[in-house]
Amino acid sequence: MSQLKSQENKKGADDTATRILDAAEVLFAENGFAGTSARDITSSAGCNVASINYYFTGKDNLYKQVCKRRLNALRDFRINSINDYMAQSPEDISLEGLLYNFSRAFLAPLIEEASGRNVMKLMVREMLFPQLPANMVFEELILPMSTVLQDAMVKVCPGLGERQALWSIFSLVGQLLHTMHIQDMLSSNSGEKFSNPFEVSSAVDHIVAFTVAGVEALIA
Amino acid sequence: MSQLKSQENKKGADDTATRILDAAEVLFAENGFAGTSARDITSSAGCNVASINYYFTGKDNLYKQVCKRRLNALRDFRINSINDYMAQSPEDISLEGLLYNFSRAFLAPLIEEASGRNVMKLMVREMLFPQLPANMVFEELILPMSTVLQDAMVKVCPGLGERQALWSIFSLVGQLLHTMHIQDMLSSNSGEKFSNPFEVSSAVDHIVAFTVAGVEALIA
DNA sequence: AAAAGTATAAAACATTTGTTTGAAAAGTCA
DNA sequence: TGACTTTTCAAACAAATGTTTTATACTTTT
Repeated sequence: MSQLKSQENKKGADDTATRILDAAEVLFAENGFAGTSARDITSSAGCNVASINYYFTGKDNLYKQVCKRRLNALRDFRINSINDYMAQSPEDISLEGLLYNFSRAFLAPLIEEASGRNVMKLMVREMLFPQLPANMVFEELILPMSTVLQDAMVKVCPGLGERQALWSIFSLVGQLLHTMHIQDMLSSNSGEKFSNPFEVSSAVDHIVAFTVAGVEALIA
Repeated sequence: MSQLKSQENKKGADDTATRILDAAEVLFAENGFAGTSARDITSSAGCNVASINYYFTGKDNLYKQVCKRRLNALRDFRINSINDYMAQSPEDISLEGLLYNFSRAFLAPLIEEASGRNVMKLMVREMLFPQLPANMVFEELILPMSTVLQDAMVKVCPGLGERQALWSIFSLVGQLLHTMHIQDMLSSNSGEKFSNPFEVSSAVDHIVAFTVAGVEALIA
């Protein structure tokens, strides 16, 4: 019994260190690094202020760990998703299918979990206004993900150059992120200023169709 | 002589209040609201800490004024740019011309001034992670701008529905912003991980061609 | 030139910040 | 049980925060 509890506490969800990570993720995503105090985090996590320096060496490292925890999982999920799609028999592969599959994987955190929005917010924040040295989000997420998708697109699209593929990826990801942000705004603004029906899946449909046409125009 | 200097000081560039606004704009864009201290601002502006509370009532209001100063100018410039284009004789108007014209206007701060990047960063920051109540950027920039462009697109593109036009605008703006961000990353990352040649004007060429194809696919 | 008004600055204000300390509590293992 | 480690917490720390005060310089007006 006590051994079981011990094992649970090592990795369990109510482990203090994990509770701090979870609380910090929400607050960092919402209010940024400088906008979140150590006491905000620990009071939200239900523990003492000193715990941040006990489990993590300080606020800076805590932020780093919060980012790292999600970065690898996000990257692997997206890359695996691309590779899985490309592993199909060739006649089942198409540009539209590839981009649709990738877009769903890209937005998966938003679609699946409720906490997914925090993860996305945190990543976008760290991408646009990096707090960490060495541009972790770029090196460990954007660059490897783009490279894999670039190769896949070139394979699927005969006649599409590498640079054209890369720019098309920027176009696609730009649309996905921006649509996400607009949706976020609309949901916080109660008034439906734009005729609202803004669902994730229909947005993906639009963006993929839009992008396929754009890519094909590059080849022609 | 003293009268001349007085007039200069009322609106001149080395007016203390203006110097504070300028310094605050750079620092807020770079480090965010919470990440910028009052002393950071005043030491950068070359004046005393108390000046923030003398000219503006406090840090909060200063931030508000920093945003307001650019918001209206940005919105008017973009909207006027659209209206100017649409005021041409009909045979000179095309979808490609409209989108190209808009894209150049959208990125104008980046293209023209060196300080333009700060303005863009500040706006993006306030759009994604608003500090101000009432979502100023959305209400006073995105919404009016989108509405005007939406009307223009529907006029230029027979058969394009209003909602399709709006989604196309999101696609276009998403690409413009994301390209800007990627470029910003590449310029800060010394290593040229992506084969670099990433110039604003060629990026706009790609994005406009890409978007025109996307829009035409919606109509067909 | 004297008076009135405006602008600047140094110092002090009370809070809040991240981090450290030292001791008490809980858990582990002989 | 009793020694040992790990975890938790209240309290204290110096440094930094936004803001206010008070006095001094500068400008304008009379």
